[in-house]
Amino acid sequence: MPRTTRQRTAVADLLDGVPDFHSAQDLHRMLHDRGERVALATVYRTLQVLTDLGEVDSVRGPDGELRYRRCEAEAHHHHLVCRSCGTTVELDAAAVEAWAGGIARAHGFTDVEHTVELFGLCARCGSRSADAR
Amino acid sequence: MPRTTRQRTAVADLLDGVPDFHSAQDLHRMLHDRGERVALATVYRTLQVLTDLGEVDSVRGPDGELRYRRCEAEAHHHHLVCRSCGTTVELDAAAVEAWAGGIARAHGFTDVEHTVELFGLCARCGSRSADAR
DNA sequence: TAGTTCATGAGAACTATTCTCATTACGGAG
DNA sequence: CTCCGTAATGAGAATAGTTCTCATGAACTA
Ligand SMILES: [Mn+2]
Ligand SMILES: [Mn+2]
Ligand SMILES: [Zn+2]
Ligand SMILES: [Zn+2]
Repeated sequence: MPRTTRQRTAVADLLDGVPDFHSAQDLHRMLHDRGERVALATVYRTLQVLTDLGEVDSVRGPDGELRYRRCEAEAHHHHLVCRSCGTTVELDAAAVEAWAGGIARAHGFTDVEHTVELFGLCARCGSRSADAR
Repeated sequence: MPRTTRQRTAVADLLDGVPDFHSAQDLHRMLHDRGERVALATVYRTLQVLTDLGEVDSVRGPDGELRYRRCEAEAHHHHLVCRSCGTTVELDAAAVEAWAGGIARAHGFTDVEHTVELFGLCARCGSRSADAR
């Protein structure tokens, strides 16, 4: 159903080459810097399509804006993100899945979804800020 | 340092009487319906003050807007929220805390924060939607 | 290759939130 | 109790992310 266009290819290719989460506006800027002319609205639309297809993950940053990333894992997973440099680790959270399911059941809830995201300073950024002191 | 004003009292009292998460705009509307004249900007400012004081919790909904609630628990905790009626359960997530700490350490991350929120259908809403079928 | 339909671009529109700044009113000092 | 300094408020403008509108362009299909 989705049609293959120059713009969609450009967005998909960009995401393939970028390891961290980025906002739609960031990605639009990166495309522009690469000389790719894609309208901002098209970037938004494409990200939505890719998200619906499950090809990209989206996470809301603390400021509330959505950030997108092409993840390795196909299946459901969570993230550990460096809030300084953006380095991202994909997490398999079996322990948390079990906990969430049990808690929901215990309270009579059904059809449960969850959000679990970890933010911190990666080893490199952590040591750098320690140096700065 | 924070000054006690009619407006702040109104917002705080409202939160005391409302059990679920609500957006700033919702709360503003509720105040208006109660005959309390408080400017929207003041509702926002007051919620920020109360949040900073740790007297209210804020969580970002799926649509990205912040929702506020006065919680029972003083300490750090998470929530299980009915996405139909808003009923909220406060969760003590010791198991998840341990998991998050261990994962972060294992990846060399420091200064880690996390978001963990569960959304589903409460017992009542779940059975109602089953009936509808 | 021609026609149908989906996708795009440009900018307007929307929404949540924050900011500006003139005015009001806590709350401590006297 | 009254006066003052200063924090808080109100009204609307300003911001910022995201979505929508609609005329135009480009994929696919027969
Ligand atoms: Mn999970
Ligand atoms: Mn926790
Ligand atoms: Zn880092
Ligand atoms: Zn419910």
